[in-house]
Amino acid sequence: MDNNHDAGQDSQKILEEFKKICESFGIKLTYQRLEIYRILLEAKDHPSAEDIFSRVQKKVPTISLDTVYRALATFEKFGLVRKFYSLDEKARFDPNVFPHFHLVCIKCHKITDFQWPEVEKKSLPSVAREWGEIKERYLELRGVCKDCLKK
Amino acid sequence: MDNNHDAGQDSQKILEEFKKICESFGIKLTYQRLEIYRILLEAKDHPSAEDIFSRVQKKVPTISLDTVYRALATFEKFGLVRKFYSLDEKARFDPNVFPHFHLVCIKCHKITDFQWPEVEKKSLPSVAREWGEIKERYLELRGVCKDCLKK
DNA sequence: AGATAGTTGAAAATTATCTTAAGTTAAGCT
DNA sequence: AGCTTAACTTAAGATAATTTTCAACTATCT
Repeated sequence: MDNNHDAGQDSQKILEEFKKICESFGIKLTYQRLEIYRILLEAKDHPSAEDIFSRVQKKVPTISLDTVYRALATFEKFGLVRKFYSLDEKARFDPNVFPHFHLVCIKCHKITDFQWPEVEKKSLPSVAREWGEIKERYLELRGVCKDCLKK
Repeated sequence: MDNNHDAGQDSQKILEEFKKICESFGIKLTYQRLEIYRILLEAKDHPSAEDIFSRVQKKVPTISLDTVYRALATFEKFGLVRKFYSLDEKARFDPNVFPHFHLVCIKCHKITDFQWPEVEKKSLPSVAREWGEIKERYLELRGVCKDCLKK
């Protein structure tokens, strides 16, 4: 009961938030985009387009994979999501657009967010400053996660 | 003249080195592998499989792209090269297997090696230590390189 | 030199992603 | 509330990166 109620509240909040965002950017608010965005916000595992597609399909059975790709591209264009590549050729999508880094398991490919303020803020080495204008620090710590260590 | 002579010496060295490596790992030494490896050692730009293919083709016109893919996979398996993904779904290959980081231009996608010992050696944050066993630090500084800034 | 296991090249299969074309819908206007 | 229009969605097919299959070949060991 409580869960349902909370879920309802969350959905409402998400919908409102999303509407605002779409309005402010002039993105047309469609059912499929809303559901894709909702799935993304819920996802904590940095899903691929295919992952997102199969999750959204449960809610919107007629949706096509192309729509997912297009919606994600649109979201990325407006800074609503971050697209990145890690250990394989599949793009991953991250609804967390604030600076943060990733812990990547080389066994199960699970990706977890983490912060490392010292690296985030450390002043750049001179080679980097001379190379050009740095806009972003992309850091992955790769290894074997606890779950996979147990096996 | 001098250049030719030096190139000859280099090739000789590379060949000897590569032979040793192949022997020690039990990799069969073929002409195509040798040329692929040579191109890789010469390359400073983190080429894709396709890039490597078109360079090797000049020397070995009958080589196929599949062979390049297979050779690179073999090299990677034995730790002779590093495979990684950056801004797009194309794998890049790096003959430098020692710890180092990358400067990545978001305009021209050029990738340059650099060192940042302070980050390389800094002790991991506790979240990371609790997450599992970290094996590698993968860092990219992304921005616009000097050449692209001029345009 | 001959056997054998690993390697190559060609072609086709797979996987990820994008494009095109035609019908559909959200958003603004009335 | 209905009309218009540009943007959106779907389906199908196109493209790009990578992998697999299989028959022919070759490096290495004997």
